[in-house]
Amino acid sequence: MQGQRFSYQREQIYRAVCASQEHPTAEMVYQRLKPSMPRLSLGTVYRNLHQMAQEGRLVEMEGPVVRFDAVTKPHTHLRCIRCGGVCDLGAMPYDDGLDRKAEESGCRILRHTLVFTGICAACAAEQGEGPVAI
Amino acid sequence: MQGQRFSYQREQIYRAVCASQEHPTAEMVYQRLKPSMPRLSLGTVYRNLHQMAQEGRLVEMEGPVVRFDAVTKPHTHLRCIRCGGVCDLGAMPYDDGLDRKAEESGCRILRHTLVFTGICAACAAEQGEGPVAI
DNA sequence: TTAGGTGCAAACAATTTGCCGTGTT
DNA sequence: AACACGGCAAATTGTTTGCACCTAA
Repeated sequence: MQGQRFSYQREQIYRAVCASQEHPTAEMVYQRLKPSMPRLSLGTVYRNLHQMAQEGRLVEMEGPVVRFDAVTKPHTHLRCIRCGGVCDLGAMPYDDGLDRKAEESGCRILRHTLVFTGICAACAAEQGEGPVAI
Repeated sequence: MQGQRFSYQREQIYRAVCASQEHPTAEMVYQRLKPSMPRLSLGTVYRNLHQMAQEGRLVEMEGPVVRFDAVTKPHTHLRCIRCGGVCDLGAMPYDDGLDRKAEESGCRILRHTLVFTGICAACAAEQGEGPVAI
C-alpha cells in the first residue's frame, strides 16, 4: 500500500460534503453530484467516503445498526472498537447542563446522547497494547 | 387508535432487552428469544421494539443511515425530529474533560460524540407548536 | 507499466410492510 | 364481535463487493 492517487471523483465528493450544511449521507452526495457527473456510481461514493474517513479527512457518524436500551434515564455509552460492543458508562456529572447550553442557539432540545468511542474495560484488560485502528 | 393490548411476545421482548447488558439489536433480541419461542418472527421484534420506544419504555439508539461530516474538529450535532436533518451546534464548553472523566471506569477513550435530539432552530422558528412526537 | 480507481451489477444486510389468520378485550 | 397483534414472506432501503476496464504516476 503506497500513497493514493489523485481522483477527480474523490475531490468532487469531498467538495460536496464540505459544501453541504446538512451532514450528507452517501445517497445525498450521490444525488448532488449526479447531474454534473452522470456516470458516477454510488459504490464509488461509498468507497471514497470511507477512505477519506479513514484518513481523518472526514468524520463518519453513527453506526449501521440500531440498538435498543431499557435504561431510559440519561447515561452515556461506549462503543468498543475491539469487540464491537456497546456498554454503559453511567451518567457524566455535567449531563444536566448540556441541554440548556445547547438551546442557546435557538433550537429545542428534547434529549441528548453522549457516545464514546474507544476500548472497553474488558478489552483493555485483556491485553495492553496492539494496533489501535481508529 | 385506542390503547394497546397485552401481548406475550411484547413482554418477552421487553424482558430480553432488560436482561441483556449489551444494548441488543433487534436481531440479538430475536436470537435470544427464538429457542423458547420458535415461531417468533423478526418483524414482530422490530414492530414491538419501535412501539415500546415510542411509548418511552425503551430508548432507540443511533440512526439507520450513516452521515458524513467535513468538520473533523470536535463539535456536537442536533438531530431534528421535525425535518429529519442533522445540524451543527458548535463545541460544548466542557468537551475536553469528558474523555478523561469517562476513563475512570477503566476503559480507553479515543473520541466522543455528543448528539442532541430535538427541534432545530429553523423548524422551531417556522411555527411554534404542533405535536412533538418523541 | 502498474497499482489504485471507476462504473456497473449483483450480493448482502437491515428494516419495513401487506396479508391474513389469531388472540385479547 | 372488533380490532390489535403475530407470523410469514415479499419488498424496500442502505451498503458492500467482484470484476473488467481505465488512468494517474
